[in-house]
Amino acid sequence: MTPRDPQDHRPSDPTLRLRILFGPEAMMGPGKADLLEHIGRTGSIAAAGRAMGMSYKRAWQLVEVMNAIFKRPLVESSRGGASGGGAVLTADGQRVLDLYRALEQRVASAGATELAALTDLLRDMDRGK
Amino acid sequence: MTPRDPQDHRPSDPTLRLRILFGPEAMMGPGKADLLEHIGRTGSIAAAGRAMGMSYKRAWQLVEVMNAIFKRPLVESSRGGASGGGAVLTADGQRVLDLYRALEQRVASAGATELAALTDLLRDMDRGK
DNA sequence: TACGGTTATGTTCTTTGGAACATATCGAGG
DNA sequence: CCTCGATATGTTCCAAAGAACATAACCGTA
Repeated sequence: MTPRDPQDHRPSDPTLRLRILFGPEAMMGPGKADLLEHIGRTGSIAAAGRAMGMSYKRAWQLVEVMNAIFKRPLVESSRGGASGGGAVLTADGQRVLDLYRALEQRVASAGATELAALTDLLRDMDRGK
Repeated sequence: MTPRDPQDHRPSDPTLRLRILFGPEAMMGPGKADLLEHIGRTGSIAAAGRAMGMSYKRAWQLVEVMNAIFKRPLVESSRGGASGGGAVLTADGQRVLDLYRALEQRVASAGATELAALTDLLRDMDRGK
């Protein structure tokens, strides 16, 4: 089995990315989900942003939006202290993340046959670029 | 019949939009799918573009990309003639569209429970804006 | 009480996707 | 043979998104 770099994907592994549109301004996609996950892991918005190659400001803005569109905040943050501060997922935050991941799973398996059929129609483009 | 703009929708009906990533350059989402559908209906790239509020150039570029990433072209076009020319879906084009729509259906029903659960956590934002 | 790492927020610069505009070409029909 | 509506393609302009940069405030701890 060839060692797989999760970064590059060949035409043989098409992936489905999904975005949920709650309203004209409220939406949630892979970016916010990944951000939630990183915040949960690192305990910090700044660290999450760094891990994702995203500016702190942008990460913070996304958090702000998420906290705004849900009933209760998904991320709770604190300033100062020994570590300078930090951020954690709330119960709702963890639940939203879990639901999103579950959705991804469901969707991936539910759409497998159509996805395969589409891939069959695809041109093999292996040429280096 | 009011033309349904996939952009606007009530907060009560969250919609899933999905994008298939075949590779770093090759992808297919709602835009290309809708374009295929409009071309199939109108028999013209220009008309499809108009119907979608999109410039002809952009519509044509999308068609070019689709024709490039699939083995066989999805849209066949002809120039000149009484009507000035036109475009039609090929068998593959129709099939890709059908598969994409089927995928949307599958995904929507497969993800219904998670989607509902997420919506429950959402803030009701009916304040006019 | 000064330090350090983080949250919080404003301002400016850059990139980029698409719009807008501009031609050129095609070909059946009047 | 000229017109008309569509394809095909280049060029320029613009607005929106994000990056980059800049501060300020916070608060345990050394």
